[in-house]
Amino acid sequence: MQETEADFLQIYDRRDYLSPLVTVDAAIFTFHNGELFVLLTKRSEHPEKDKWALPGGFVDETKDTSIEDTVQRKLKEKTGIEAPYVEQLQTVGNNIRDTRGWSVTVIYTALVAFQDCQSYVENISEASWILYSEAISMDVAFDHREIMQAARERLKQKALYSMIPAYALPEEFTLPELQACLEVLIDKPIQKKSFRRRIEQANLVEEVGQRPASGKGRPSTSYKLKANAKGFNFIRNLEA
Amino acid sequence: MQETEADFLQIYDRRDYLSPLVTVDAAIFTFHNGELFVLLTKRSEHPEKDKWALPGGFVDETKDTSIEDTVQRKLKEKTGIEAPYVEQLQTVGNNIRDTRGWSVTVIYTALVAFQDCQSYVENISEASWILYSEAISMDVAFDHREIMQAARERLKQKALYSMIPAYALPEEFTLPELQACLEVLIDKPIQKKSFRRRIEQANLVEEVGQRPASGKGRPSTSYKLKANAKGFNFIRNLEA
DNA sequence: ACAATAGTGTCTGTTAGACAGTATTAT
DNA sequence: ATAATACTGTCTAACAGACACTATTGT
Repeated sequence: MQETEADFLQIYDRRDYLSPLVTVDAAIFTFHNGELFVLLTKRSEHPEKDKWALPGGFVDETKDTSIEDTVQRKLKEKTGIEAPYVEQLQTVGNNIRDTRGWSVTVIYTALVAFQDCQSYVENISEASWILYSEAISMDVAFDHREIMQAARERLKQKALYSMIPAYALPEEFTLPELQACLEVLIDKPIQKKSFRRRIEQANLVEEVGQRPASGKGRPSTSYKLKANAKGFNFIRNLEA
Repeated sequence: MQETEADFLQIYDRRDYLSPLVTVDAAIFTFHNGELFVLLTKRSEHPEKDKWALPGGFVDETKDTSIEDTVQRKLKEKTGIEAPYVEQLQTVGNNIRDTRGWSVTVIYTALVAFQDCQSYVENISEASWILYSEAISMDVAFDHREIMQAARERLKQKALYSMIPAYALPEEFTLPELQACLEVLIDKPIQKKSFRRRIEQANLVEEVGQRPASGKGRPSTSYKLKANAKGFNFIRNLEA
């Protein structure tokens, strides 16, 4: 007699098989004072205790129905907000990255506005914004340095042809702010005119009023992203 | 007294923790007779027994030191060759895609030359090239239809700005062949001239001799990819 | 000569880079 | 008025799309 799938599942028990450890990590970036920051947490448990690490953790089968749930849960824990831009970056799996054995980590990249989570991050002890340039020369846990670098590189590439820099800013932003953020992400100055032309021609932003002349010089106009900006890709890249 | 990492690892046993099932799947494509094919295998075991599925399987901790090892091992098993283009696509993890419970699959996309593995694939019973257009309307296992579609879409996008279509052809190919392959991947005819200009200006191919006038019309020149073609990205995309 | 396929010349349109110019604010 | 910052005009270069043209093969 033929075994049915129901029969099979009756007997099957995942506990009978050894599966790699599965974790989810997030490289969360923001832009503040003309610089790029990455969110790191201090590990309170072994392994790699007391080292800085990307926020992340195990899938909690009682709380999460998918790895997106896991990453959103971790993001909320560490930043207090829901990130407007979260993208799966890469998955790393091998038997050397974690001393506990075969380990698989699903890595996400996220961008958040500094202002949206500054107070939350300041008031929890486990996480801090670290200057990216400093973070990559620190002795971080596991393979997290390589992961930060891969995430950084992906953001740079996407910044060349999409509006993702806007997600590292508050919902309302000015074009000079957006340009500064873009320039930091791609690590290269760009022409004001080129920048504004692209955005204007593609119809990606919507005016929301003047900025109240907060400093020196002519005040700038505030914009927010239009709905079509999400997922929009320019057909031509900026120069790398 | 402080617990050291060595102490911790002494006590730690992965078997004490329940981790999701981890599998690796590959969406392997090729171009043949002007059409796009995907490699599918017939499942011989529960769950989803007897359905077509993407080739893949569990990480074998005795054979594999990384997930790249796992995917290369699977690729070799099913195609008999090492694929010239293998890229991690995406990781899907949730508690509904597999009836056995929480399951994570790391998905790769690969391109291979039909001629390089035709005889191998014909002679194993577990795998066959299926027309992509038919594959997506078949009742395939798990979430493999969505995965095939995601892989297809990624290839399309990359074909707009890279030389990946060449990896679905033998090492030596003609420009008309490459153009036909590109057109199938992006699902749109393109101008001969635009196509050839891009490749020539970027200096991506190298002549390897005339093709022996195998049919009607003027014979075409054979080329192979230069080393710099690997990873090369055009700064401007073809029209989507 | 003709059909078929390979490959080129050249025009146009779009868009990024460069850079000089104008506009609006605070002091 | 001046400094500082925001924003625009306009030229050029690069490159994809369009399409007509020439080249080389088999019959």
